[in-house]
Amino acid sequence: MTGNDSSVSRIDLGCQDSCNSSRRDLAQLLESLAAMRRCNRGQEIYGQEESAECWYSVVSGVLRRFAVRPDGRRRITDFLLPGDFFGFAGGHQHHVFSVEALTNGVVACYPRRRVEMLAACDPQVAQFIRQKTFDAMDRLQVQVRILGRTRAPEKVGSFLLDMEARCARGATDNLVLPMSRYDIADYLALSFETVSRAMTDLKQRGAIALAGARRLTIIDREALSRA
Amino acid sequence: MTGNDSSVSRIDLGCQDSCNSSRRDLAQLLESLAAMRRCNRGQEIYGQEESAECWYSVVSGVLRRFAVRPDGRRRITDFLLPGDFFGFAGGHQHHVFSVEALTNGVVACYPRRRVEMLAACDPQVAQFIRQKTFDAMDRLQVQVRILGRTRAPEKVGSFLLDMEARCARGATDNLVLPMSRYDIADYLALSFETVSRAMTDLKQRGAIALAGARRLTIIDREALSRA
DNA sequence: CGTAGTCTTGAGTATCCTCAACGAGGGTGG
DNA sequence: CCACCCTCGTTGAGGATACTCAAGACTACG
Repeated sequence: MTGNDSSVSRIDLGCQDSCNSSRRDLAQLLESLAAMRRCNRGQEIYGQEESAECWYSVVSGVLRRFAVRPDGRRRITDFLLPGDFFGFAGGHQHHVFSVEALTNGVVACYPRRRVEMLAACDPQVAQFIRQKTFDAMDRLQVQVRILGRTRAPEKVGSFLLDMEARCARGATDNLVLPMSRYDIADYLALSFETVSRAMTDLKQRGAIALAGARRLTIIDREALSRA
Repeated sequence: MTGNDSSVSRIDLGCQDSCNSSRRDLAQLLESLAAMRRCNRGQEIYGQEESAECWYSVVSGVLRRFAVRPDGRRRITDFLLPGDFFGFAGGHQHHVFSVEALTNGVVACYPRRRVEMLAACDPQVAQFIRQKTFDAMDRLQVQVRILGRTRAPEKVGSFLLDMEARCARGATDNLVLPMSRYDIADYLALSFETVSRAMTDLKQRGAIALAGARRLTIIDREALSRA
């Protein structure tokens, strides 16, 4: 399951642009605890029911967090982008979800016990962890908000707006989706055909422009949120 | 908006049965910071866009957390039961949701800054806050899992299972829903008629027994989760 | 150039939403 | 005490939406 990992040190912690100096210090402090792990497309970071020994953050690449239901359907509960922390396992001893890489990338692994000990000594670390937990909560609330939409174009539209906000790197409105229609469907609780149809629907209404299946430009934000 | 509140002190903190001695100490420590607030059915605890000065916990009663969308539809994002903490507002200065009382009850209000200062000094308090945050995350993940179901009886069924797990007090399988069909509908992103139909559907299939609209007995857990 | 994975589109069916009527239960006031 | 009103809940009919099954196009890659 662990595959061909390789521990790499001295890699930046993935809080690139939004770092002030004190957070950079924190990053270095945490980095000293982290084991860097390279992961390839399709590779599993951890599996359902595995024991929760580490917290993680995405250094580069994109991951998906999901559970496989008894009926075999896969439910994606989060897409993880660079800077995102994950692997918090509330009261549970084991993970409830699996995490896999959508693209090649690097993940930082922080031994949970040592981070908690560090947090017990250093309030700034504790505050940092708390903030990252809140960020993870925000992502869940966004998903609840999106899943709460009733019609498919609404769901896809607000999903695209969220991905644009989270991916926002380049100056243009150009957005490259790192995941397939299947992944989006499993995230939105729709069939992949419906996702595809909603996408062309939004295109025909002039809300987005598609350049290939994955590359798109958001034209009318209002229309996307109203969709 | 604040209505006829009344500060009451020396009220138990709402972590009744699951308390070991160290947690009871923590509860007393936090209680010294808390302002107790009595709230009546329908009363607002805090509103959307209000500044986030406090964290809260439910001492008694049941609350709903929700947002009202631009189109006027109400989306419920959480039902809050005794022992639940809420009011965490990630990076935001203001609340994203409103919270209202479904029944008469008492809520504990903790000044956010003072709790954070306390957490900075006392690792146990920090751990306690962290745990309560994880609990809130768990509730969100449960909602994501439920909203991820495709058919209405599935949604209602898993919702009932979750409510049973969270309400579990009495020895019997008897469950009294504190919320209306409208509330359940706004939580599950269904119309209230569909919720009603799903309920009778589950009854006719022998998964539950209804004694009035709100009082029900869960007969077949398997059927509810498969529904 | 073939193959596998991804994506689009069509047709028919199942599910849910909307509109509507009606019933049950709990207050209130005459 | 009873009529009345209001909220909540159930049920039905018709239309809108999404799912399933199916065929075919596009892309990446060996």
